[in-house]
Amino acid sequence: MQDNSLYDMENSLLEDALDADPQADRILEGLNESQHEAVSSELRNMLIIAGAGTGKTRVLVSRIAWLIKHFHIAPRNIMAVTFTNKAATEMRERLALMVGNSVQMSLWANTFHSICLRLLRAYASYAGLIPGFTILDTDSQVSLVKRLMKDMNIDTKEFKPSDIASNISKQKENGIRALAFSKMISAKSPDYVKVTSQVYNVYERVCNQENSVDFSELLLRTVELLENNQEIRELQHRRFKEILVDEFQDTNAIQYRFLRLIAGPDSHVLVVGDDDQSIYGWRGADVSNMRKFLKDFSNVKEVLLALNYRSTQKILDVANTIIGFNSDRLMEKVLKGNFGEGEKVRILNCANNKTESSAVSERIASLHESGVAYRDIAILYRNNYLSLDFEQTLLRKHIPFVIYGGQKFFERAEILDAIAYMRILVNEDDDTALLRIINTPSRKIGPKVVDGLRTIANERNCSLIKAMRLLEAHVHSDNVDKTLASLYKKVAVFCDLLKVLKEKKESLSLSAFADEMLRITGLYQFYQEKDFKEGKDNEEHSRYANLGMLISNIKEFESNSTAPAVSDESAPESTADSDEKKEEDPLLTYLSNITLVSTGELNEDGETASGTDAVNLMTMHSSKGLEFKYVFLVGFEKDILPSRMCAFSDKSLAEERRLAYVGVTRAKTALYISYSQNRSLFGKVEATGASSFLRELVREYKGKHDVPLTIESISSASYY
DNA sequence: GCCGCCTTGGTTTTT
DNA sequence: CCAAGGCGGC
Repeated sequence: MQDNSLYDMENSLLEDALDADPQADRILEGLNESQHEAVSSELRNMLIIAGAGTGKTRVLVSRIAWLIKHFHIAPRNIMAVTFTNKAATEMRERLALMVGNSVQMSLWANTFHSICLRLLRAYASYAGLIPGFTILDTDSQVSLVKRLMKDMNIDTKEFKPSDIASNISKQKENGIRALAFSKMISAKSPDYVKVTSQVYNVYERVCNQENSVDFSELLLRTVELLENNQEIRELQHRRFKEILVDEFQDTNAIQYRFLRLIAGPDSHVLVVGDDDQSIYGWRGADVSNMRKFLKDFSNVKEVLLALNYRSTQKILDVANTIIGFNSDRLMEKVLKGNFGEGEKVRILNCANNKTESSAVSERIASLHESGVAYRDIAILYRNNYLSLDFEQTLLRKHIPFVIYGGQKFFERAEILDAIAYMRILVNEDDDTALLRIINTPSRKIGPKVVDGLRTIANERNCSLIKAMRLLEAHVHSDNVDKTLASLYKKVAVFCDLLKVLKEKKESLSLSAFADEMLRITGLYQFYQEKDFKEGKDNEEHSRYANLGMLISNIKEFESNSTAPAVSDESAPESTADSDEKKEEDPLLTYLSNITLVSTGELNEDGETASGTDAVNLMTMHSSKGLEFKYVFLVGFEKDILPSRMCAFSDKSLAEERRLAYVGVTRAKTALYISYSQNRSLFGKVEATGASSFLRELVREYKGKHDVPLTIESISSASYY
């Protein structure tokens, strides 16, 4: 603060000259001292360490508003990066409230992945991609890996394709290409590493051939594009002057590398994060990026937000104690509350999982009787399967509830089938999509026919669609080969179908085309019959109904994108500097959108469900960023909370503890922590008991005054 | 090529 | 206990 008075002076002169927006100062109203310091700081690199519930998003949004209103930074010179779409949407919404709707047109507030996608679409050919490349979702990635492994005669039982696929992704997330990875392999490497390397080599080549990129490829490609192309890199440096990153503790190696590359010598980067809430280490998130940031970026100002606006002090005391057992924290934060002492945290020691779910439901019922809305209550657990007992008990007591998580709409088989048809229309080389639906619904194109086709494609080094075309041409020539003719006869139905689909795509609107597509491919009928056979035809989420919801979703997308300025159109400096893509194919835009913006559950209108008054059930992972007045942390048990799987290393134990901390800090008014002495799991009853985190917590308060918690025992006789 | 039985395995989740 | 995928029989 002191040593930057010069900057301050410069800035205030600038401000005077430009007639500072009188509204600018209102942005700072109601901020506490450290929030104020962060928001109104001079232009520079910043690391904001924001404890749970300390107004992180508010600071981020206010800072952006301050950049625009006070420093007169053009929205197009700002990039705000989030980890999830949910966070990106929230940020845009809150920003719109503060600085108006028009800003988000030119301001990039998006996930790492969609930002990289935009850059790759704008500079596709520079990145070695053909415009119109498709994105492989996880499902497609695994099926591609599986196909390659079978081709390579690798036992897919010994080495699970999903493991190999995620190993490949892990390498990409560390910026390691197939060639580099193979050089790291030695004879001593474990078999699965060797297999990963072998498959990675082929996988990389085939992805290029099929003109498709998986999720981690989006990042890696962009990083390579920026590294190898000075002109494009400097173009971005000129554009992105102020870069802000949310949930920085969740960034992985390749995302960090991207940040370093996208920030120019006179750009500023502001990152917000909480090392104590880093719970995604198992999928590559690297908390040490926070430390690296201080080292790699110049003159970083650190701001600590520790004043909590969410919970009572007793809840915060428990949270502070739990996280206090972690060593190696970036900074020891002690959360300080704003809302008084509150009730003691109640620990429920239950005889078994049935008494636990009964006790919790009972308390929810009495809370509701005393006037608490169901939507203000949450049940949080470590593992998804723990929700089962609570679902049953709540159902029996007629307490409404919603479960978050579970199968995602865009991961359902019927939706993926529909998407695969769309993908091959956008990208003919996408064999992975083609192989998914060439015989779905059944067209009597079995493995033998497919193999025949693949042989031709391999010989000619071309896609399967191309191979079919060659076959067709051959059949119409002289000297027709008999086996080829019979092969063509088998696939002709599909060839013709593709032709019809192509015509329809050109002549119809996107949603009309999609509806027509589902009809003529037979997917509607196929899934309607399947639903009927399995007696699911009247279910709310029957597969047939889901296909209908897909159409609603496309219609919604259509009506959003007919608005004048489509957000995706604005590639950086695209009009001046990029020769790619004039008008984007709406189908391609839609596909990119749903693969990257995979919405959770959709209701009949194709929008995410909310608004009903119901108790919230979810994992502690998915509760991050949320808050509830009443929180029940259930199954707080040995072998569940420090998960049995990762209790081996200190590192993962610390992460499990952070997960407990995240759970505790969701509660505003009251917190209950429950555990069972016995739990029936996968059919058999096991003796469990309190989590070690609970033991160390209770031990800490032994013999002390002002203990913020109480323990109640609930015997099996209490409920039945 | 399809249906059904049987084996097998079952943290966390986003893009 | 339950869901999904593989394989064998028709």
